[in-house]
Amino acid sequence: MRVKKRYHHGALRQTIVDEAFKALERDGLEALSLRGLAASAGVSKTAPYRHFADKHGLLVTLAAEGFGALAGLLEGALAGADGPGGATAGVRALFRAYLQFARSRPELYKLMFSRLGFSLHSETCRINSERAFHCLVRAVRQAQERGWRADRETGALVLSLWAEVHGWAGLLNDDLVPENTDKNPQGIEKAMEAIL
Amino acid sequence: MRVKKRYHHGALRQTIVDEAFKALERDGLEALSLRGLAASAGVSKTAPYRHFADKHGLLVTLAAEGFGALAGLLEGALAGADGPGGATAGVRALFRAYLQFARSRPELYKLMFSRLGFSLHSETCRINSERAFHCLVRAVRQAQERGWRADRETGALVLSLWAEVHGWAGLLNDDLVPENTDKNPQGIEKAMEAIL
DNA sequence: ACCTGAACACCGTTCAAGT
DNA sequence: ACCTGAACACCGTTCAAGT
Repeated sequence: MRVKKRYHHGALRQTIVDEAFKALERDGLEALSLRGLAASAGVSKTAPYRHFADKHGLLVTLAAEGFGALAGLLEGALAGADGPGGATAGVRALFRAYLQFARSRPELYKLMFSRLGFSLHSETCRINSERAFHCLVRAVRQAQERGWRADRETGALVLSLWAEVHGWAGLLNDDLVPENTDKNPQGIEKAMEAIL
Repeated sequence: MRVKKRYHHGALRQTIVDEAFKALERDGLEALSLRGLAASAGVSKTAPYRHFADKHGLLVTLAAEGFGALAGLLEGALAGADGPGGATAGVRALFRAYLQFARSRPELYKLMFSRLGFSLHSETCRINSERAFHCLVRAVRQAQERGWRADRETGALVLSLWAEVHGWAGLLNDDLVPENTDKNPQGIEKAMEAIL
């Protein structure tokens, strides 16, 4: 069916965001261009500027949605692991979900953490990333209540664990994990256990 | 003193590399451009192509030198920590040196680990990064010989620890560590100790 | 309110030509 | 062997103008 080409697109902002998420994983963060997205949407190169202040504005929008998706996954993982199953069950469920997100959307993950300082000025970006961060805090507290490293400061543990998963995400996404390593979820979990 | 402008620069390759390291930390990785470097060297925009296949080739050269510098620092740190001082003295000395490097040259560090998959095709890049990696292996083995997590697989420990420092480097360089955290070397070491 | 077109100041890269 | 200049195909961004 053919659609008559209108002067006004109608839902350009959403079209650009959707197209951006696709282009991100298809062509990589570095290749993402406002002009390219405009062309994909069938609109002039300058039309996006009606909806985003600049390219940076679009990236912040993508990062905010990314943190929202991550927070949702982490909250779900934590809710599904509130039974007994060991002191660190919650932390481990979080690790699994976090790494699964990072590996399934590597370019979005990279975007979220490249120059994040910049995007924390965005309300929704800050709120969503704090939601994700808070999951880890809850999981660590729970583990400590169950006797895991109960003598340690919670904040220090949270940061160390966050660095650990964030580091793993980076190593995996950049293909830095040696070839002979088991890169399946179980294998990575086992490697991480060495430190937990 | 004025230097007569010659047609041949004489040491263009080295000049470009030197200028690139300066421009990297001054203006950031994203702003680094071959044309800009050529202009800084007082040479035409296409002259660099006599010395580097393309921009990528220059980036690999920078990454290779970066890994060489990192490996040197780590080897020095390890050599200076071979006394007694606890089972994990070597590992901790490595962490300190690694984070100091990452924080003193954040943009170079980012370059080294962004798309590293690409640069591992370079011999010197691979060799130097393996030198650095090998320091960690030695430190972990030493710690295990002294009783630290002796029952764990060395490879798993090494990867987990690497992820940990690499993660901290990312969090620190992206200003993601909460404001109320002690970001001095001692404070970070204390936070990491929670997990060691 | 939303989009276009021309224009400006940048990029990386190729290639024939100059020294 | 090393460098230049013109040329091509891209960028982000501004701004006056069109619907």
